[in-house]
Amino acid sequence: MSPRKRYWLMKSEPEDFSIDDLARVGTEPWTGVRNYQARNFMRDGMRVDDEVLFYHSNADVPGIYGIARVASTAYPDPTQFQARSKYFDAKATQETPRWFLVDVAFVRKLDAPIPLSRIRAHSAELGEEFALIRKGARLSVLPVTSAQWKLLLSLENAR
DNA sequence: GCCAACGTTGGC
DNA sequence: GCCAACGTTGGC
Repeated sequence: MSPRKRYWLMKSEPEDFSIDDLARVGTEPWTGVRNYQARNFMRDGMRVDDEVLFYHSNADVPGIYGIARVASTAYPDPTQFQARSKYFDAKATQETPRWFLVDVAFVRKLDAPIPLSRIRAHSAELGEEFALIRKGARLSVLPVTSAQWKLLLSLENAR
């Protein structure tokens, strides 16, 4: 019996890697996460075929722009070993990698993005602990419950 | 560009 | 182990 699918939200800056970039390449290794909590969600929580809300931070309109899918189990982020990468980590070794990632596959782009402002308007239903809207939360990979997932996607075509 | 909030680092 | 300093995130 296969375990129930889980839901996530993953942030990216459109200047860095956008939903259109993901649509173009199809599948992308989610490099560059350097936060332990976010790493743990990818390494310990994610399973192939989990669904992902693709969020643009530092965008003209921050919000959810598309849907993606977890396309691999976790493996070491290769950029931690690359001395010339901005994600290089001198304390990571091949034997004991510090940073892990998953591959993320494009599913679809939303008809219209769901702006953060509209998401905030539903904070009561989403719950105050929802890490996306919790004050000061900066997690770039975070879990979404199935109820939150349903609610968020119901906002896709809201006015 | 500003800055609040938070995580990490490193001296002690 | 404490905590000040620093760097980063990310909305506005």
